Amino acid sequence: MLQFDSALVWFRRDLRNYDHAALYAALKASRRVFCAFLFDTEILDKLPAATDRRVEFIWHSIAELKQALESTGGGLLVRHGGARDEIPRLAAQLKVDAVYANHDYEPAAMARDRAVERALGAQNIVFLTCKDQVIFEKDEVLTQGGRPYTVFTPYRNAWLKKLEPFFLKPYPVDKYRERLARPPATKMPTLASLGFQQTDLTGLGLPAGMSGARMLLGAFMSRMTQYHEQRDYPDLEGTSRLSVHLRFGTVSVRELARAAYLEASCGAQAWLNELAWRDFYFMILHHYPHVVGHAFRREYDALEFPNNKKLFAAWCGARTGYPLVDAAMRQINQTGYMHNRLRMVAASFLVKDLHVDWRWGERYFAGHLNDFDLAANNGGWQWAASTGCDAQPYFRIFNPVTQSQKFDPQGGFIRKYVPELAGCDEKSIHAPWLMTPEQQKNAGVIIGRNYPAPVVDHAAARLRALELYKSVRR
DNA sequence: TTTTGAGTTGTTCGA
DNA sequence: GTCGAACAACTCAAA
Repeated sequence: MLQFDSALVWFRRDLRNYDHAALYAALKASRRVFCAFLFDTEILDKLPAATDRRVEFIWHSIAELKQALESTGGGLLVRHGGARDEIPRLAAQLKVDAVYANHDYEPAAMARDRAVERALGAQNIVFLTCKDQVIFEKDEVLTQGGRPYTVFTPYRNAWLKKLEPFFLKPYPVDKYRERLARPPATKMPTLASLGFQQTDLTGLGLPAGMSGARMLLGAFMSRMTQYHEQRDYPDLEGTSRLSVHLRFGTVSVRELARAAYLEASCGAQAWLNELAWRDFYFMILHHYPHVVGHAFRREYDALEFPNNKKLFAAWCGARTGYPLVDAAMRQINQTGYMHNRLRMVAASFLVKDLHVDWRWGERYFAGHLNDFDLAANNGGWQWAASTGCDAQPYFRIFNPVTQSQKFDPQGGFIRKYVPELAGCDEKSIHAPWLMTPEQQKNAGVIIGRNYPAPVVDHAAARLRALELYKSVRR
């Protein structure tokens, strides 16, 4: 039933033209539907560098989305400005009755949306939002007592129990595609006009847009059955690499969940589990927004981290002397990506070995990860720092050498990112400082000269971390 | 209300 | 080298 003469769909982190909740809702309710994307100055102006892979990823994805919408009779208005002014202005110019968007769960985005809603309301334009980027949101999966879960496993069990094909159905956008309106022809801003330079995303294994996601998903489908066995080895192509596409919505989470749901393999189930984690952290952020800046368990805000700036700089600069940690940090520094296992190793090392506040690490990852997502990043860091819901117990401290031997047994990943150590055999590459001077010479590396000696002693650092955490629990 | 079982991803120590 | 216990008690969720 038609409710509106015309509507505007505001794209944010949902850069696709299929299985799109807000687009479908708008098309279903309106005679004509315009589409718009905003390069938001509130976000872009805060970015420190002139090259930012995320902006570039978005730009390419937007270019593709625009073309896709145009090929079905519609179009995409692309603007550069502040959302609080620009969206109401655009809505007024187009004389729409409603603006549609998909839910965003981050506190800053929610504040922005409330402001936009007020401004639109003042012009008698309604602002309608939809669930799109998760399978179950906010209050859809609750305990029997009607409270949000704070422990993952019972949450996941309830999540899986509720999961039915109905919730995974794609929104059939095509059904109403003749209602897509062609907006007045305008040029899309160039990357340079936004103040950013082009790099080589594809060279980093980061193909943008719906087509990039399609390619990665297609390749992953044949590996999905092995996911549970291969996902922990950074030197293998075990994961989907779709995180950045989930971040910007160039793939639909329903489509991914459907792919896993329809397959009974252990790999598919393990992967589905990861999608449940994603929902879990969005839900946690919604119900417990204090996790932004504070420990989920507030008593852990009392932890007094020494925060040695030199050690933090060594971690950032991949000069800790622990090969797997340094390889991980070079991976994020060079590519904007870090393998999930390594995120845990690097996080544990920063907090439990270098005794640096988890928020420093969280901020660093936020600035460097292409797939950075507030909810998941915060959840992961709090888990590693033992301050979160379902936290790793405080005495569970990753040993960076053991992790290296377990998950990069041949040292292939280390060799790729720390070529100084390429000449080490697979035994000594995990702890190269243990080599005799002669072995070092044969391996072509002198510890302390070509590659740093360990900045801390793990055994001693571990004991100190135990003390640090003990003082809070007393 | 009380009880019970369980809790992402680990490490170390000593037998 | 392999194995089990200890790490420490607490909170959550469900029965």
